[in-house]
Amino acid sequence: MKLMIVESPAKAKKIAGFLGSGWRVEACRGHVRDLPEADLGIDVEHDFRPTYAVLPGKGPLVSRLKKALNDADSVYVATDPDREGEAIAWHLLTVLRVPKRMPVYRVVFHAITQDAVQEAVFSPRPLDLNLVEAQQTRRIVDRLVGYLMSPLSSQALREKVSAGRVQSVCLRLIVEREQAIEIFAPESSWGLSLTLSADGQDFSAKLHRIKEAGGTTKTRDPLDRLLPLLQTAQIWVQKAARTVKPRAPLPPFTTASLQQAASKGLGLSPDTIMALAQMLYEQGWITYLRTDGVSVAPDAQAAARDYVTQVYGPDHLPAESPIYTSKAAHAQEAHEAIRPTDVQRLPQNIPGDGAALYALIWKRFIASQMSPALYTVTGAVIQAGKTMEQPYPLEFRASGRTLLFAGFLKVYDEPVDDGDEPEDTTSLPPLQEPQTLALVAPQITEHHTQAPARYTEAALIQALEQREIGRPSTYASLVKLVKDRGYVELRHKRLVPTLKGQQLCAFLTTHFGDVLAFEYTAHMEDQLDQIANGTLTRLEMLRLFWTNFEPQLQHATAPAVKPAQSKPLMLRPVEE
DNA sequence: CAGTGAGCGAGCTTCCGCTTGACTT
Repeated sequence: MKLMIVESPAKAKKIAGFLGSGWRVEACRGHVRDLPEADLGIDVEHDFRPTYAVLPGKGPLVSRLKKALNDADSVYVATDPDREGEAIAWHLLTVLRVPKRMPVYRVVFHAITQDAVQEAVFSPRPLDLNLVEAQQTRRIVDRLVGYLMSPLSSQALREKVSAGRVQSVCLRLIVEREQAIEIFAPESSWGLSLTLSADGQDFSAKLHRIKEAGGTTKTRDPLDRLLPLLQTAQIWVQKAARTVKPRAPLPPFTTASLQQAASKGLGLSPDTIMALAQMLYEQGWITYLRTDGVSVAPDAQAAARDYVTQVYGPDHLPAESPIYTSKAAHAQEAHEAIRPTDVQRLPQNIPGDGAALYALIWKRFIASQMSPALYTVTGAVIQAGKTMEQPYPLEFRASGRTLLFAGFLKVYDEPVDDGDEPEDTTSLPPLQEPQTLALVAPQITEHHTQAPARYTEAALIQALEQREIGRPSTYASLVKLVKDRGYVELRHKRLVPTLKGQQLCAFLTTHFGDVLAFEYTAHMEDQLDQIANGTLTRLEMLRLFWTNFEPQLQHATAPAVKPAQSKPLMLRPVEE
């Protein structure tokens, strides 16, 4: 009997079906071994040596795997094809104490299909120990940062708080957005728009330029003086243009983009979205739900093309399937995008709470394989003057956009919420140079600059993903953590920092500026990549990290803080 | 002799990332 170990039980079940008799497929359910929770678990004095222990509650699972191993004559470790997956494989093999005589194969699948599984089994590779080193380094840095900064912060704030590479930067995003809102001073300006008429159809044109300057003014005076002039002026089309602009569909969902769309479209919280998606995944209806990848398996693309051809016709298909790739520099892309496993399973055939979420996933996937939408974009430059030979130094512009060909929009358009800008979908009458226009009415309009908006939970997740902070498996729990610990709270579905959160953030940015920098994770990932490809060692990176971090730790270890000082910015160590 | 300070040890927390149930409100 051959034993295969994968991470997820739902995957194990499916793969068991592909492999048939002679195989046993077991799931390890993520990590089985980690640093101990109770203490640091890292010997800083001795090359940062980590101590690992089987995770609490995972003992029975490990015993079960050991038993399965006893009955097996070879073992295939098929954990996910990324850094964490490689480490899980290494920990598994260490914990299970595989007998010397037994052949061990590391295999990876990028899709869960009969072919992909068969192929993987026939092309095993050895364990990538550099990748394991990179993961261990990541783990050790996170532990040192978290377990050393947290008590210091608690001391400074005289309250139990926590800090870490990811959660503290997440908090900083929210705190700094709030500060930007607080210091925001709205500026008002005045603009002028004209309602004009051509061939009996009204449209609107905006003042775009006055002489060499822009089209808006600080006060309304100068515009008021223009009005009588315009009432008697000639107004004509100086230039008219019409072009066709395509709009491509978005790639299928990742965890973060699913959060954003389901939050806007269905009003669900990150927790609920993940719970529903987990259910859909376990039922075998969607692909894996925790992913930063946007790629699509070729057979899924083919199935989508068949469906689109049948239902919408071949004109709704691009000549070739689009190839989506992640923009993130350090995307792991161990899993493909979130999509339906079978496009023929229509949303209306899904029962229960997950139906709406499935519909969203299904539509976005189908749309992602369809033709771009086409818009007719019209634009005109309009001038006014006493006569056409004597134009005023004013330039008006009008623009319009109408849908020419729906393409993917027949299936799906991005959900919007109240915070979003409304789309410009006005249409212009057909205009020709130098057609004269009738003035229906001029309007003076007042504009105010808008303060930045507070993050919604989904927008925060999107911001974290953009900065490559945190991972798809942690986004939802991260947002929950900063709420549960009382660093931020939800007000009208927007995240607002509490006083505690602001004080904590101020302390951390003062003393641990490096770790709190938004780019910190990206820098760390660069170095981890070097470890993974063998150009840097774990010890080298940890020493680099420590020579930088340890002095900050010393410096932040403030002597007793005077109780009278309440502002966090006052919590400074005494200068030497 | 009473009060203070240094030094030491015990107890309690804390991180990120991978994966799901088995528990209580």
